[in-house]
Amino acid sequence: MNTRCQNCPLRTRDIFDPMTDREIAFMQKFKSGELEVDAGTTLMMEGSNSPQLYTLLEGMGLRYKSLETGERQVINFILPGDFIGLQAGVMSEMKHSVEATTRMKLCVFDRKMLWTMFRDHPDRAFDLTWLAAVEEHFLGESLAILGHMEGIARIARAFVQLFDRAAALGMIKGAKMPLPYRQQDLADALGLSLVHTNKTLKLLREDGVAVWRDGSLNILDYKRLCSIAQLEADREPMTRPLI
Amino acid sequence: MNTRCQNCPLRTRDIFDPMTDREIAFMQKFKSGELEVDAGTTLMMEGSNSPQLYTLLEGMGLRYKSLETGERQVINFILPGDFIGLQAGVMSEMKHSVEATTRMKLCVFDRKMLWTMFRDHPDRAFDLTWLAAVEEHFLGESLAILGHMEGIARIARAFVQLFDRAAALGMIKGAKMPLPYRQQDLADALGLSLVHTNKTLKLLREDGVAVWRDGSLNILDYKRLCSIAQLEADREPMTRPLI
DNA sequence: CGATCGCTTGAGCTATCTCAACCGGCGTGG
DNA sequence: CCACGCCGGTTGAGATAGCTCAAGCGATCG
Repeated sequence: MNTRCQNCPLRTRDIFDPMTDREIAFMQKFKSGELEVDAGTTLMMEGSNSPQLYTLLEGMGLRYKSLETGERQVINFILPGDFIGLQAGVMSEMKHSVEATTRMKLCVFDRKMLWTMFRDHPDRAFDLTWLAAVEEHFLGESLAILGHMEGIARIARAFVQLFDRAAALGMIKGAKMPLPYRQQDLADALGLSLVHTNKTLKLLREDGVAVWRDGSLNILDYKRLCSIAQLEADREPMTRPLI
Repeated sequence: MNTRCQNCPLRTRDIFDPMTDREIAFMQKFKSGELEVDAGTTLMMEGSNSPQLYTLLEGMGLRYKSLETGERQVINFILPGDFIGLQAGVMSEMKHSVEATTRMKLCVFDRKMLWTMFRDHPDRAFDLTWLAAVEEHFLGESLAILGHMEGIARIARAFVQLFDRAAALGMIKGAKMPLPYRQQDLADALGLSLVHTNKTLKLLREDGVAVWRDGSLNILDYKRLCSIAQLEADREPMTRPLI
């Protein structure tokens, strides 16, 4: 089960290890404050250069790129524990935007802390690189999904992924998890049209596999969902690690 | 134009800066040798844990993931200067495979050098994280391409991207660059079927936009190619940086 | 000389898209 | 308090980009 520090979930490499005192001390040292933003707030803007980095404590959001055509590609969904702004931290600017889907509580770090970290805490700096590599891995997975799976499998895969992540965060209550996005968000993430997404969701609903309504996802048949998603039901779950 | 050290292209953050003496010294300190492999060699295997990291000096290759269905998702194409194995370096295992498409000459680093680097060279460690973030950015771009563009635009975009990268490496001769891949590789990268890729290439060929044959890509009309790719012809090129 | 590999082309099929309309809930302003 | 407009979700219908199957071709190789 989830063992992260409720106060601020800075984590080491193994997501099932509890935080050590040293880590908590580290955390508090670099944390520069907390922030709450309303639903709909754009936290970071593509092309901007945010002086702040965040760890999400509560709420949900999404990362996306705006395309020349006015469409959006949702890169991924942001859940509690996720680190936001690494790109802005190491590159000159963000290459995607970050938006709060619900009200969010964030742990704020100053961008300068990155330098301090690299200078004085090489092990934590290493963790950060590791985090970037993991992110890269997940993007590669997404690429494979968009490139090679049909609509229903993409949606099933997204549900499994979100469910596993939520499970690792202890957010599941009776096979239900909060999923406060719009169908359009999911469509933009999976490269499907809104209409097709809607019709496919209906299929899953009527087949008694998964019901997503009113901001809440209810998995009725995890095993079948996995099979639609072309996944073993007893694989190691695809959770996203926390730093 | 390209100013990278011909001997081994370890680079700093701005890809147009020449290498400093200090960087060259650094390079030589960590380099543990050179390696040549034949075309077709699998350099790294998904799930394996390579003790070595590489920088590609000569030749070309590709990164790919194998899917449950037996298909392949090509993550990207590897050109000279690219760093190979960061994932294996910081994670416990590679999440994709790396294959040599042509004969390759590689600069070899020992995995342990990563630790040394993080401990003693925080600035270089920072560069590495930056590199990972850039990689993440490019994957995000690819995601958007697969998610939202139709076949011909995807192919055009891939050509522009490869052409820009080749240009930065000084590999262009009279609008021609080496592109020693199979149509199947491109199809696997773009999430298209081989047949459709083939027919689309024919279109571009007959329209006098770009001709790809015998391992060599000839851009006849860069401007039109960009427009098909939904790109401004005078945008900042999408080159991939070197470390 | 047969086998294999990469490329090419035709034909029919379908997953997915676009367009268009409608519905219920909610917030706002008259 | 009602009416209107907007937003997110839902559904139908027709159009099409891209898929699969299948066959053929030239080059290379043992």
